Amino acid sequence: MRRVTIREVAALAGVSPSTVSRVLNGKDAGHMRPETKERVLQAIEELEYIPVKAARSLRRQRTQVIGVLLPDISNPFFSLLARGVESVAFKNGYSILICDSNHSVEKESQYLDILLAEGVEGIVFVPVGQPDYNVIDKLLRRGVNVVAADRRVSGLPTIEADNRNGSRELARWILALGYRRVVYIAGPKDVSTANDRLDGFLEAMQEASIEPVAVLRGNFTYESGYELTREVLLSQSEVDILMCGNDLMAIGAIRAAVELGFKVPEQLGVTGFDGIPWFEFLCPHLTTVEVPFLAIGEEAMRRIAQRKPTTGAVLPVKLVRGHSVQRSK
Amino acid sequence: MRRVTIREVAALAGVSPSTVSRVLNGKDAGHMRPETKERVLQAIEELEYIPVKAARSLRRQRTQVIGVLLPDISNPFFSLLARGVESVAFKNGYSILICDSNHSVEKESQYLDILLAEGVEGIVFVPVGQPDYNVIDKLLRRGVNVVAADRRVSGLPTIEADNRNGSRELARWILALGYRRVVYIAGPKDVSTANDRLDGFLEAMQEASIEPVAVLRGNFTYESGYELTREVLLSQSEVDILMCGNDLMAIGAIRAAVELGFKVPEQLGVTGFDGIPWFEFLCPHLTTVEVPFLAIGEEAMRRIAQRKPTTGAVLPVKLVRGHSVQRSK
DNA sequence: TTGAAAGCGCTAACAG
DNA sequence: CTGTTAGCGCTTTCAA
Repeated sequence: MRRVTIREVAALAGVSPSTVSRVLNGKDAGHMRPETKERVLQAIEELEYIPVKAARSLRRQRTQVIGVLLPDISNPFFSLLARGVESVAFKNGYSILICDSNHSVEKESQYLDILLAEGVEGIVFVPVGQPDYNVIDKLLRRGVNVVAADRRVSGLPTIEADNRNGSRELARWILALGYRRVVYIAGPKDVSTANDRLDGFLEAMQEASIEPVAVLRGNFTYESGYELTREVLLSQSEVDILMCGNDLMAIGAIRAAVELGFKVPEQLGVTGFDGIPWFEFLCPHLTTVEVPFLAIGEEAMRRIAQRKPTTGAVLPVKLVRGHSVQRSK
Repeated sequence: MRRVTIREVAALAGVSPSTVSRVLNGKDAGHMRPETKERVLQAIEELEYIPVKAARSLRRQRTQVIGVLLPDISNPFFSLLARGVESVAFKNGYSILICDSNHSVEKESQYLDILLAEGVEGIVFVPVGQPDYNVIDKLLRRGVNVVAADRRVSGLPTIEADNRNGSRELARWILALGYRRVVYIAGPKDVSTANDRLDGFLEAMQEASIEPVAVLRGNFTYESGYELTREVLLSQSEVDILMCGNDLMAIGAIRAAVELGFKVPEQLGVTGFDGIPWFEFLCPHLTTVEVPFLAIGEEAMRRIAQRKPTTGAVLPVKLVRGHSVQRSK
């Protein structure tokens, strides 16, 4: 399996390699005889010539590869984000390497090193929690354009959803419906997303001068939603509604509540956050806030494609008034 | 941001680039003075030297990159498969490019071309349906090691689950429970997985000399499970159980059945196929057959890592006797 | 046990 | 408008 090189194309077309290169890179604007170009194109076609990326990268000193580092590729939230990155990346001539840190900070650092070794020009980075700043620093020093996505990382531009406002809006609506005895189940302390959502919630409560019945910390998993809900429902006598930091915990909460004999939403309202499409048909009409995953990925990639230092962005979210709360409360 | 080259490392260590290269590639076995090696290692450390992949690829004529082409990265089924590929790939020094054909055959062909241009050494390919054989041929001619995963592609080695036997086992069990009036909702005709599962089902029925009430074709989506179930329950008066070609259709089926007032499993049993982990807590105790996604991905990648023509494999599945059928029927 | 030299395939500066 | 030339950074003979 010999591969075809630019020299052979040049030979067949009766031109020099540079001419072929110019055709390949669209550097023939105006000043190339159409027939020359035509001959080159035909030779390329005939030989089924495909340029070797490695040679091009080496010469151009550009890999046109970017990395995507996620906590869990099997979570639709992140894989949709990845799809957003991918679509913009390919449009701009980049390839992407997707890495899955599997919720482990060590693996995360390891992958950041691997991405560095791969020579990526940029990284869309969704951290597990607080990342290893040494590695990040190394990347930055080497000129890798690292953009945090969904979760803030201090020192990095971050593309994130407007979690705080979304959560505030949601809480306001809940209070407007008449709910008063509210329990909030937040995500982990080291994830900005969790804190922002909690803050938004607390703001709305303060506005209304209402104290939450309890504020708990989970870790954004189904299991933690389930466990914490059991605890709270077994110990607190009066709860009207459980507001959860994400959809996954909300689904765990609903399961636990139902198992304990609560009717949702008649006796107990439940809200989530994220609006993962898959959940819509698995747990229909969940009251939640839609986070624009795809757009987060796209925007992060767009910034990297600019090839210059960039700033973060906060993307708007959308309140989804579902049936997991009592509409006519 | 100047990058460090092997020459600078050599200079600092007071050796030649070749020596550094030998250290880098472990070609110092036995015959290199330990102190020389030590000096090189120190120089590498001090300069934070990282070899440039492009140069290495160009010289070695190997990219060590493989592609993964999936119909839908946001589907946990496929993303878990991808994770399987990834883990084996990185262990063997490969990087992976993940592409999402988004259930479109055109996009699929396009991505296959892109992967060819990327110079991938192999591709783990989960086709949307019947792929474009022209492109596949082109890849094969160029020596790209293409392995189909989960879904058979004629002419390619395929790593797949034992769908037929799994489905037969499941159907046998259902019949053993006493179910008799069975409707089967299959996946699309051009996907081997769907056909194998259907065949297994039909075999079990024949063994028992029972005619299915109906056999329908869906397309593996939630929506098609939902729609077809409505149709069948509204037109057929007597149905005991709906056997679905995958979990997603089963969940759609359950939703439709419940909406029409059927009690599951008391009045109507439902079965799926796949055993996606996410579904376990979203729709607990679904009777299904667990497909080893991760293992499929791993095995496919392992074969590619062998770097020689390979054959397919059929991996065992596991029957999950859940509560979506009546255990004591 | 190590070094010198050639060259992988491409692009870009310069020349014509 | 097109060709010549040099070299990106690495690995690998071959020679010492």
